[in-house]
Amino acid sequence: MRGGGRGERSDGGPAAATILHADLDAFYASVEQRDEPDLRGRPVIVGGGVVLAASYEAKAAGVRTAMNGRQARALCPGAVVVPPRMEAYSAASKDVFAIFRDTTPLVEGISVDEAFLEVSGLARLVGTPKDIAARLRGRVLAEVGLPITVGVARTKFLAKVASGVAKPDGLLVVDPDGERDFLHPLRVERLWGVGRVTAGRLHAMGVHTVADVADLGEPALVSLIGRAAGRHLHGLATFSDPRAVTPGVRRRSIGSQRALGRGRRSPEELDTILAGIVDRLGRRLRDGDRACRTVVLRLRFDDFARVTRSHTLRAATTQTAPIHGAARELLTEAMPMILDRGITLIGLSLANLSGDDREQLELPLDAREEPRPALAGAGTDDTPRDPHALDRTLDAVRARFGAAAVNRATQLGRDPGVSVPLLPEHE
DNA sequence: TCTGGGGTCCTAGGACCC
DNA sequence: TCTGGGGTCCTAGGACCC
Repeated sequence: MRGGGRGERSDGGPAAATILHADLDAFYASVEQRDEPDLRGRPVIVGGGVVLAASYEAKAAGVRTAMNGRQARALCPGAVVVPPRMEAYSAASKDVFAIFRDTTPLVEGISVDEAFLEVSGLARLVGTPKDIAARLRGRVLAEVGLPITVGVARTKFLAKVASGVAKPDGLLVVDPDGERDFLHPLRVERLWGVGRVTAGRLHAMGVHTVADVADLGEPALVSLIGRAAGRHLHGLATFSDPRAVTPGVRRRSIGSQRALGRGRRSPEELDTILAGIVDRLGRRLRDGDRACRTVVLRLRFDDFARVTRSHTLRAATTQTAPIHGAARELLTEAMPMILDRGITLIGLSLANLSGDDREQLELPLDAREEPRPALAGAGTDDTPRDPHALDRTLDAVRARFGAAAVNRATQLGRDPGVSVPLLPEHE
């Protein structure tokens, strides 16, 4: 374990850091090394045509995620290339998240291999945040067999940066007193939300470190990269990150796509591929007990330019047929463009999912996953109100009538019992 | 570096309503 | 009729993240 780092204070400090960012190291590749002892200590690449994950041994040779497979093998000829085993990864993810939730109920998953844990309430009971983080790392290694890095800090952003700095297989605590010394010398690329384009713009202004961002000031940042991003970035650089750890965030969209390579595709072929994608998405939609209203067709052309075309249905649906209908119509409209420019990717997203409002995200997991009746009893004079019924009711209303109806309904009166029983049966 | 698959959030303009 | 302000919704595109 690498404790240490400039931000740390061994005595835990007076105002203890409270948020953990836990991040599994080279997740897919680590699962492969765990399950196949011959792979341990050797460079491992998961994925064939493109690198989905690389072990740290492969990363040392310059292999990166999303790199094309041929190039990766050229950089690291000794690497073992294995096909992905998604079921194994999602099982491992489940095991790790169970340990997260056993540590604290306040777990916010970011992806299969990453989560925030709010542990401020635990300090007096179980020890310092550093103790909690160390125990978490120990449990994940002992019980699931995977290395995990944990960053600990007062805010989400600082915790995330801390884990990034501590990787791999590390633990780094940023004490509140040490935030400036820790953060300000780092390069702007470390800031969440700074990618290639934004980094380029910042560099052009002579902004290279986080300290430079803080010095530049919010108005200049806003004019450079836009209002939201500018404010956000300036906030991060000046240690203000009020975002709370929010358990149980629901997906706002689901999507599926297929890369097609360079060959020409006939309209009939595209139609078949699209039908397959629609079918898969429809299944996922129903498995997740969600309904969608907006269908988004994504296309990528021979020159890698991308466009999207979308259509919003009159009512939310869980059925494949209306989704397929909308998708085909979008594809037909785009066909001249496709024939003209050549297509290399086709994808579909389903957005405007029912029940994606943030307010209801704090529901406990079991309440969210309960099958929703079409009309949730929201309580009347003689039946007690189920605390979660309102959310389910609003889901049903939203699915049937759209978000606007919910807005109107909640404006009309806070008592859902008045309007809800008048709704027709959900189709 | 010639490029996979799954997501999130923001911006901006137009339509439409009051 | 020649003209305001505010709000929501839809569409398209872009940047970013893992």
